[in-house]
Amino acid sequence: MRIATWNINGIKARIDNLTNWLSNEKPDIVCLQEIKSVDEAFPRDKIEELGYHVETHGQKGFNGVALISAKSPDEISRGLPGDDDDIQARFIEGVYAVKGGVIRIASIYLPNGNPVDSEKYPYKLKWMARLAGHAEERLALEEPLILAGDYNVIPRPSDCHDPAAWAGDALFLPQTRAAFCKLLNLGLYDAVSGMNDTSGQYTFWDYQAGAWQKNNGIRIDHMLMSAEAADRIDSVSIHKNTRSWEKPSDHVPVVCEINYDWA
DNA sequence: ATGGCTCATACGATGAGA
Repeated sequence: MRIATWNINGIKARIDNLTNWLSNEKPDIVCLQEIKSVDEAFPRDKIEELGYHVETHGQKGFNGVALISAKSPDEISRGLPGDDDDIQARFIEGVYAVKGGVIRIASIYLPNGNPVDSEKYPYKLKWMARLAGHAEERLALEEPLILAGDYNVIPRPSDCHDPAAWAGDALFLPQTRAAFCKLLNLGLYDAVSGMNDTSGQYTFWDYQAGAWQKNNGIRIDHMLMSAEAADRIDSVSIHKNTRSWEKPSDHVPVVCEINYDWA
């Protein structure tokens, strides 16, 4: 089974890129972030034409996540538990029947958190604590679990081109990295860096200032997995070439080959 | 370079992103 995550940066602006990529790569399940669309306006027809099932959790203007799958999920839940007042659409979770059981997959768009002296940074840290609480609950199920998405966290200095430039940024502050470590310490496996030498490997390049041409990138799109899922990984790769396409997203897909088959 | 570009909203700036 091929499972992917991609911050698409606007589904309406990126639908042709996405359908081309789906046709070429034929992933089984794709976690999308930043669809920037309400559910009703999501161009689901063009994805369904390729034989996929679509589940969205959108909002007006920004944020928004989705799950695309070759087969329908058994269950879908929208929104990260833990704060009924949080209306930002940043989390959707699906359960899919596979041979021998189920696989549970969440598409995650973790808050950016900048500027750090605003209310946005405490919101980020609180969201990360809520995610840890939810992950702990799900890990207790002892299922294959994949939490994939745009974490807006640079885990280590080698995950960015210019660490000094990120020193005071919400993506790289010690507290942010500590909160990410806390997630891992629950027993989640960091599949991208675990399966690859990720030093200098990035998943995001800014549109500005020739960042792509200079390879001035950061690695902030991650796949965290329970042991049940991690035990079956064959490979994980970063689809860097999509960043050179016409009208690219500023993020590229991360793809995992995992030894599960549809039920 | 003091965020240099892009998206969505809505039809001209502005907020948001990282």
